[in-house]
Amino acid sequence: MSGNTGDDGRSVTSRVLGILDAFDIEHPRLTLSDIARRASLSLTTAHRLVGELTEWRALERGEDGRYSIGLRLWEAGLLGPLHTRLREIAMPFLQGLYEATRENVHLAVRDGNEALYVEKLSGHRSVPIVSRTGGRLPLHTTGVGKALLAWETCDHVDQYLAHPLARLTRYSISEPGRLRKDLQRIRSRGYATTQEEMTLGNCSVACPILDAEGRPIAAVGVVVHTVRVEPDRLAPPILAAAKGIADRLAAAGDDPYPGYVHDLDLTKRMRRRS
Amino acid sequence: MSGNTGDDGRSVTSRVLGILDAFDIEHPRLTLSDIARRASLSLTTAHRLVGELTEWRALERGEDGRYSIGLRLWEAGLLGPLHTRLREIAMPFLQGLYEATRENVHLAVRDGNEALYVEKLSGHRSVPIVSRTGGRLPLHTTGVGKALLAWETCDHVDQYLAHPLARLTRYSISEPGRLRKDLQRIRSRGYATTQEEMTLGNCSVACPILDAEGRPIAAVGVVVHTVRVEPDRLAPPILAAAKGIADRLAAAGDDPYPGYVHDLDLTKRMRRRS
DNA sequence: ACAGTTCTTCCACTCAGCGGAAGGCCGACG
DNA sequence: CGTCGGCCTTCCGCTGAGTGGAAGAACTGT
Repeated sequence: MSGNTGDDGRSVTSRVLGILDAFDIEHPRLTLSDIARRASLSLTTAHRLVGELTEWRALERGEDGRYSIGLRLWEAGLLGPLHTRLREIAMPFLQGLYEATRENVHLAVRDGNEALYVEKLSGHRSVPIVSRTGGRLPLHTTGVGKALLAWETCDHVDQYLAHPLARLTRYSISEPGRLRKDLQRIRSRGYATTQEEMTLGNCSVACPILDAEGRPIAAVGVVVHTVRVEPDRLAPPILAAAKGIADRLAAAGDDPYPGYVHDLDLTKRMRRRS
Repeated sequence: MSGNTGDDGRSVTSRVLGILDAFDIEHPRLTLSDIARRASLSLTTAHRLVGELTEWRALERGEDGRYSIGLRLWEAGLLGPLHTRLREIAMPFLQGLYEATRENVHLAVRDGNEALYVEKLSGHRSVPIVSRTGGRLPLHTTGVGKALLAWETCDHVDQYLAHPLARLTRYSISEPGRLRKDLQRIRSRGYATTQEEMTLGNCSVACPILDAEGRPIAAVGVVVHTVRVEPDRLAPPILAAAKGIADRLAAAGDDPYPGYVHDLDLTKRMRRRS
């Protein structure tokens, strides 16, 4: 850009993205000074960039002067394939799973070494749970995570096992050898289970959504309270949902928004008016 | 910025946001040239900015070379209050409504002169519908829209009626007088209905979620096929859900993420490991 | 009254960002 | 099998948009 002093090779774009990076689930609302500090920007620069972002509504300013992620950014994010394609196709199946179980239903993808939760459905009767839509959890302590890992290539598994495995409860599998054995069993059985490996008192059953080449695209899972768990009863509907989603995904090809047919007509109708 | 020629006062930030603006639901996947054209950027500039955005994963590049909205942007958008606060609190109530009706369940807020859909639940048995999470529809042709408008201040209503009212079906209310009367009836009855005003064959029932001052924060609604409609039977559970959400919102105060209690502990536990 | 925040505005310096040009790659058409 | 018209990518010299310091306003708690 320009500037008179201490300019490390950062571009304006990287600064803008750094501002977005300043927000996370533990810091969803920040003051201007917070943002400047967390993004390593001078207050002046933060002030100007945040001002522009706020005008576009990428950020919004609350009554207390603090900033949070804005409406437009939320809206833009929902145009991504994770939402318009994967979630759109999966949703009816997830609802079906919810109706059948009334428990927490999850849809997740693998991103790096974490399970990224694309959708989470839960009602009043479901067990309270740490996952959230847009959240991340370890692969080896969650049902969906283990389902994603088990069908991954050996290289990926090796790479994952090379890092230390977080032990979140006393039941978490933190030894590479035991995890490898568990993944083996999961693959042969067709679905993954966890028993209080993420949270004491909670268990889960999950299975992968595979593409035509057998690679795991995503995983569907259900989390229940330990006393209610019956994997044999839970697995069949989850397997069916995963199969259903996989088939619909394959059928949709690379259509970016499979559920959008006559909406095109609608937008035309709406446009004609204005 | 800088640059040697034709530089209208656009900032780098505005260009970056212009790139995001180039994507919409009808154009979720764009080539670099598409982006440059739609955002009025030179190909060179688009190339550089898109490159930076892709590196951060605000955008992602498909196998065919086209760009779409990336994972990180989706993730960032979900940190906004619409998702972490409103949706988080509303979700169990929406699920309850879905269980009770098995129809399309909507949660929407007003943004400008449109209803912005924050959440949409639908199963296999639900009527196919044009709404989508993150989508926008007119206020006067949708149940949630009318519910939002009916409790709005007179000024807002006047302002809305000043613009022409899109007539999307032959049953859409496009005369300001008739709409005003309808809103009056909605307010006195406590909930809104539509009868094929958005889509032929579909009807809806919706009611507002009001804050302590009686202002409409959001609206919950259900869309059903005309032959199945029984507003008197649908209204009570919807009213109850709206009331429940309103109470929980009021109880949460301005806690940015009311459903997040012991997750803080979890992230600490996860961090300790790495 | 004071020390500590916060946010905002002003300003002169300068390098990051700009777009044109040129070249490579692909598929379509004649 | 050239040629055209799309794409995308890299290179390069010019320059004004972006920079951070300084100064001060506003607000808070002590």
